[in-house]
Amino acid sequence: MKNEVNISEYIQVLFPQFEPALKQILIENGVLKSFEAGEMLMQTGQNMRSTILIAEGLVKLYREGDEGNEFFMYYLHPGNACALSMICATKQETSQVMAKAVEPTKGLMIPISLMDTLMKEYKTWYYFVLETYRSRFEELLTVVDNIAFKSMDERLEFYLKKQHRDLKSRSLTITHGEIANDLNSSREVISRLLKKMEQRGEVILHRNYIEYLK
Amino acid sequence: MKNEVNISEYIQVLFPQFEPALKQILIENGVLKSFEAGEMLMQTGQNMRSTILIAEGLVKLYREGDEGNEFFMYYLHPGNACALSMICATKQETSQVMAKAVEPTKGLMIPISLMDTLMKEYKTWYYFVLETYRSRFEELLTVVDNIAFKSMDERLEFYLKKQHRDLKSRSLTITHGEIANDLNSSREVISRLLKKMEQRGEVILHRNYIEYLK
DNA sequence: GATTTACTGTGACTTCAATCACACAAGGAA
DNA sequence: TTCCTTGTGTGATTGAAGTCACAGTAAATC
Repeated sequence: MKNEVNISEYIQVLFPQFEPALKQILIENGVLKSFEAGEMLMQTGQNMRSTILIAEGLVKLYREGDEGNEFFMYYLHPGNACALSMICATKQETSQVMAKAVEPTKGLMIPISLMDTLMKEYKTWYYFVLETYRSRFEELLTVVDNIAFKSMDERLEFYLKKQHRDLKSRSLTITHGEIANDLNSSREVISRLLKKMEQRGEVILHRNYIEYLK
Repeated sequence: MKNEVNISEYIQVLFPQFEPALKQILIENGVLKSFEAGEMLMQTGQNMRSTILIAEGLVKLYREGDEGNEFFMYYLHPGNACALSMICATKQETSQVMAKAVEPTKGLMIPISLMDTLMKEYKTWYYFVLETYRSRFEELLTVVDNIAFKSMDERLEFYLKKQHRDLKSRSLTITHGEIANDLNSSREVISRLLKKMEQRGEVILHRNYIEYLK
């Protein structure tokens, strides 16, 4: 029963606002699944049968382009749910988005068959779902904002700030090439812009990592 | 009581799937509000006190940039709800989005105080809300896709196709300048790209309107 | 009909970002 | 050590899109 104990602990810590009965249902029906760093939680075209609540780790969400290029959208932290897994689960449709664990991650898988009951019976659950949608929608609006209105250097600054905030570290372990990928740009462009930021004293560049100073 | 009769009719036609009791609540508590073409249903920074269901007309949703520039996201048709009005209403937060009537429009305003009950009591309502979020989220993902991965000529083609689909007409009453605004581009660029499309036989250009041939 | 306004067409130029082509440097593997 | 992979720095070139400048033209108003 080690598994159940774990689930119970996660739920106590991550969702203290849930009603006891709701917690109990999640504990009884949820399955804890581990993902290694780099492993996919969700792939383009995949059919979802569970909603995923992130219990531990960090998950990166990408939009995938036609030619296989990736575009970084946002991170999911412990306590977050994957809005798309809820949506796709509910409609049993496939998603055009990729979710990749960037750290060893544990996900609490909730069967979609429960969604109806949970929604109707537990107010805190329905608030949680709405809040999940709302925050992801806002985040996506920010993404639109950036690519629609901002130039590459502004987008890069925003990206680094976000990394710093979400990874909670000044030293960002990332290569120029990876940044270029996330922003759907090219390595040289990013290198040059980073050099300018370094000259302005905003970062210090190293091999394989960047010190963020702002 | 003319107003109530109207509301009742709209609800019968647009939301046949709703339970009778749910329809009744909406009829009793909803208020029908008219908007002229060009009028705002929702403005950046505005606090929402109602969810809006579109009963008649057509509404255009924009993201607003820092310097007041607009970026077109999607249309709302009769039977659609404004996902953001639901989200903002629920959280009583302000939105960074503009909704503008492009035709004379009627909106059924549902007080947010009802949301809790409706969500808990009526399954068809909660399905409707989820579906609203889902479809808007998908639409926003398409927007991201376009600006992240596509070039201007592809975006223009996509835009015209969307106009054609949503306005259900081959003859699009729009100027090059307005298109440029919606795509956050410039008039000259759009004119030139349209000219090329005309040379390829995909459109015929006129003053103030475009015949879409595909 | 004359004037004015709004829309369209196009050449010339600028700018930002992407791409090409290398040189070089750090660090692990042989 | 030497080799080799991977990451970084930088100049040169290209291309797409934005800007400037101005000409023409349809339609609306006087």
